[in-house]
Amino acid sequence: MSRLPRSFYARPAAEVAPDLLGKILARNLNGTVLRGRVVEAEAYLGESDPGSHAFRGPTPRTQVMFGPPGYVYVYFTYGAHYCMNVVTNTDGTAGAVLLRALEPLEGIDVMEQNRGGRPYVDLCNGPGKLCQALGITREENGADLEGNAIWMEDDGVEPEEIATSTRVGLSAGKSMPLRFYIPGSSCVSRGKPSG
DNA sequence: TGAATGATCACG
DNA sequence: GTGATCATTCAT
Repeated sequence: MSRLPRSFYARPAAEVAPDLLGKILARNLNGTVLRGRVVEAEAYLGESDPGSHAFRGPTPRTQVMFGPPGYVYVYFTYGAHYCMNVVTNTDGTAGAVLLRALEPLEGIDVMEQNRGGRPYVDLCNGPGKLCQALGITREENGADLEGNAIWMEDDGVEPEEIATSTRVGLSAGKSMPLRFYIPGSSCVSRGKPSG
């Protein structure tokens, strides 16, 4: 079980996103370690990508996307939900990968509590859901993935298959084939590509 | 199928 | 300051 090095993230988001499938997101929540395997992720590019928050250049909210790789970008949306990204590319170049779904592995009882007792497959099968299950809020924005609150591990397990589709939830014309998921997993989100 | 719900950003 | 928009979720 090895932790992903910062160099893993220092690549274009479109390369990092599929490589994150099968990896493990770990979260230390009040001393309890929660773990889940990434089964769905989307790449968001820099100022050339109209679907990315970085499209219009850096703002107070998005500045972490323009910083060095291996940090967490969390934003709040729809008045109710948090979404978690991993910052990619080198310092000064924007890029991030949105974690959209996990297969819960460890600390499942805590995730169930955080999610109001919902069934296993509904714990982490959406970007807002996995943040709620893992207790991720704007407090974690800017957190270092080389630190002790949130990090990523590689246990050597490779996905059997990787599928690609357009991204979910973007207005027409902004979607691109930058969503990657493991089609065999029951925990992939039910969001539909709007391509 | 649509309501909820508030932060964010571009504009003036 | 104002208004449009939103990388969603859940109940109807």
